[in-house]
Amino acid sequence: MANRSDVAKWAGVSEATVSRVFSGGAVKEATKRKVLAAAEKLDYLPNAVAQNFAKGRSGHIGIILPYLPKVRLFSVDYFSELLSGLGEAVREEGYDLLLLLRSPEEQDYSELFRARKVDALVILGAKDTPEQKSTLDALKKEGLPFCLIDQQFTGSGFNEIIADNTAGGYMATQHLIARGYRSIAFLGGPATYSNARDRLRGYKLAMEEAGLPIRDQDLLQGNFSRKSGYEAALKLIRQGLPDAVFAANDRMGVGLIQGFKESGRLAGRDIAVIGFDNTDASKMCDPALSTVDVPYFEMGKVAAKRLLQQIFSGDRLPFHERLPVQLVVRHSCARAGEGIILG
Amino acid sequence: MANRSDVAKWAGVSEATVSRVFSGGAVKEATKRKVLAAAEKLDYLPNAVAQNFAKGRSGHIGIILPYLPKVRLFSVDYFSELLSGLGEAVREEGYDLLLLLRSPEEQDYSELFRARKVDALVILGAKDTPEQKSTLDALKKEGLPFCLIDQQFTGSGFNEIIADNTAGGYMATQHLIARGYRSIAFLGGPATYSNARDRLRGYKLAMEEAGLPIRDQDLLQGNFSRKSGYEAALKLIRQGLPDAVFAANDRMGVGLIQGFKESGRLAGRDIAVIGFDNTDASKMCDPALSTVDVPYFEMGKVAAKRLLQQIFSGDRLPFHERLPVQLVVRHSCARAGEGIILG
DNA sequence: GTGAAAGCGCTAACAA
DNA sequence: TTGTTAGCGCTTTCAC
Repeated sequence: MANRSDVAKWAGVSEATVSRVFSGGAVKEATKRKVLAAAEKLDYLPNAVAQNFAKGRSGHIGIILPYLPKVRLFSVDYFSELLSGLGEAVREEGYDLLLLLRSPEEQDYSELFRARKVDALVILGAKDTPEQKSTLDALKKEGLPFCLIDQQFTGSGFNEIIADNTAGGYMATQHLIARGYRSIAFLGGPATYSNARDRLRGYKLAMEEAGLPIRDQDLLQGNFSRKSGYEAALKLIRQGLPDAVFAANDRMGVGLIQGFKESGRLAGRDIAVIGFDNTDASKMCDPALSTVDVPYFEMGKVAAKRLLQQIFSGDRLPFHERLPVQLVVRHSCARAGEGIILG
Repeated sequence: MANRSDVAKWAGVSEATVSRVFSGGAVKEATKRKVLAAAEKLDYLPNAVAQNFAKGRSGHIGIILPYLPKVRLFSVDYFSELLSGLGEAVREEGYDLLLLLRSPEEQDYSELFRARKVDALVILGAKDTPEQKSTLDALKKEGLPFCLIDQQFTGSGFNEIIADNTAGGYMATQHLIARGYRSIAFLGGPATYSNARDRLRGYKLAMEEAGLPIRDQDLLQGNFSRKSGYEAALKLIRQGLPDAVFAANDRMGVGLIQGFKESGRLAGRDIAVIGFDNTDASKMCDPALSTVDVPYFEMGKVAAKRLLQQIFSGDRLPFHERLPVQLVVRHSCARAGEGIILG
């Protein structure tokens, strides 16, 4: 494998010109062709490490991912679509994605910038806790660009790309109301996740708008796990079934369906259930779970684009984008004998 | 943020000594303490890009991931566990993971090495096709270290970390046989994946060993998708149900269960079903799907360790490790009224 | 155990 | 448009 000076010699130009060709500098068309031909022949590609080093950057967008134990927060679509979205956006700008697995104790993200491992950070699975908040506040104070995905720290001024969880919660609940259900329970997720809070808010909005009461027993607390959904089902059975339950995520929705079924109650017949996320599981369970689809691909793409913009421009104007979600109707929220529209 | 010469001045040593402290060179304990104190005070960390540049390496292990459309090949556990395993192993050696999303057309992996973006490659989701094979052959010929995960190219001499799919197929089938089933169908995956082929082989081994016949109609061809499982169920119903079906992955297993159910046949009562992978979906569906658990975390860890070893030592002795899998018994393969052991 | 200095392969600024 | 050259912040080698 040749180096740049070989190429320069071969093409009969200076090394600087070779560089210009590969980094989009101003070069005569003929020169460019000569250089590219030489590079092709000699099997030359610029050394990305040297390029980044000379440019004083890393060329990486870091992705903070919670390290094991099992990242039950995410669905496979979440991963593959979000990463694909991020990947597409960064590639267009010659950046790469650096995967950074971090346990909750390892929160010194600023270290990643100081060591020049990353030029910006996309943080997944962040919790709204005081520790997390102060970590991020420190990053922000230092002017280090980072972005949260589907997690809001209200009033923080952090960069955030979120799904319109409130609208999703509203749509889901409204759909149940439109089907004629009146007593509708809500199974929430941990309040440390803003999406859990927003989905609850959407639920409340729809209920209020419809003039439907929310009794204390209608508000159930889960932790986004299937198990907590299962247990919520048992609790609901003990206290008397509502017409419907809206679970703040699919995992709990599936748990609900399983819990109900074990006691002979069938979702989609005896009780309506709707989830959130449109994960694989929502199609796999029986009956198929109605849910709300979240545009992860798009969210990743936007997040990366905006971060790169901050890197290039040097500005740190906080961005905060909210992307629309979509209701997906399946059998779990049908009533007995009712014709339904499948999404 | 300070640089190395600041630290050197502050600690009263040469810059070379500062470097030695941070890269584990020979330094007196007292000197080391002085330097670390200075670095701490001045908030200094070595520039990783410069380090890698000077060392003539990238410091990255690349992970090739199939780019959208939806990576239905993988489960969420596959991702999170495999990546965690890889991440753990590389961190111990100061390496990082570079995520590389590539569509099937973008197969010029050697470019990644020439541009010094990676020092080694872990390739996920590779298919055993002539094109893929020749791409990888070229890499191997150039002495570029890469490793395949759960995919074998027989006789290629590629580095491969695989699950013992044959044993898994054997165990699953044997379990069905032990329960007294005699007519056992197999729903296979694409033959371009060696794990699909090996799972079939395990099935055949167990059937032969038990002296059970494999009729033509017992061998069904799927494509690892839920839909293909669903369609296989319909086909089986048309041609007359066997006692049991072993699906080469969970996704198809779930599809089978759904297909059977829609025609009033209940898995775990009217027919036994078993899958492979121990994905989330296997717990979510109804009845819960028996399956075979694959040690992805461990596979990732081993793959990374072995690759790093090749990088450091410079040797290219091919490695080829096969990790054990485990049967997970759930309701889908029980017979009516039969007590089962849950895994 | 420590210091001095060359060099890694680029970019960027300046000169031509 | 092109060539020249001084860095970028490390590692490495060679003295001491």
